[in-house]
Amino acid sequence: MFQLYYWYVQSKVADALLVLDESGTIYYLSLGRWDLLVDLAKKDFGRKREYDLSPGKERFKNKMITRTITHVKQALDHPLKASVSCKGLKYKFVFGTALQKDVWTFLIERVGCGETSTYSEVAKQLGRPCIARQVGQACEANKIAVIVPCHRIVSVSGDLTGYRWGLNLKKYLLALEKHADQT
DNA sequence: CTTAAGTGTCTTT
DNA sequence: AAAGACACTTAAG
Repeated sequence: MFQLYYWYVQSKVADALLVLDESGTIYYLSLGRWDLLVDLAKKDFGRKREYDLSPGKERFKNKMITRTITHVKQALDHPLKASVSCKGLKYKFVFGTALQKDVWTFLIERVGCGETSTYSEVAKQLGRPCIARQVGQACEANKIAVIVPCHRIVSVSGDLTGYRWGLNLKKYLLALEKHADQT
């Protein structure tokens, strides 16, 4: 049984529920209302027998946990700095299929701040030109908001076809990052 | 602009 | 094992 803690992080962009372990590795980052997020996280992790999810307490805080929380808060306060502050940030995918994990890893490693890509382009880069739709599925299934930059993936026509945490937030994040890129 | 068809994966029965 | 859903894309009215 592996112990995980959840913390509530407030920021300008959105309020978030962050799940991490005692080494500061991120498992989950969801946006929205606190009460709803906790229920959702409990439900998600409840299906995983190997993890125990408990509320984060001040007395549990160590250096690595504090560091990750600070960086996540910074990333949410200033998404423009996300790609910088996320460097060296550890994360782990405990949900999702092999393909979905491949997509998420690709997004983190290859789609930087200020950039956008398309579902079909990501598919192509993964060597599977015909799985654009599955790339969309992977984005929808993503459990680590903002850190896995699903918001940077748009349709080939440039439309913002969907965002798990609200299209307005996607639009807002992209505008913020684009603006930041010019400085 | 709207439909329709092709597409591969994932979820639900 | 099968059906239906899907944050896709392209082509054709």
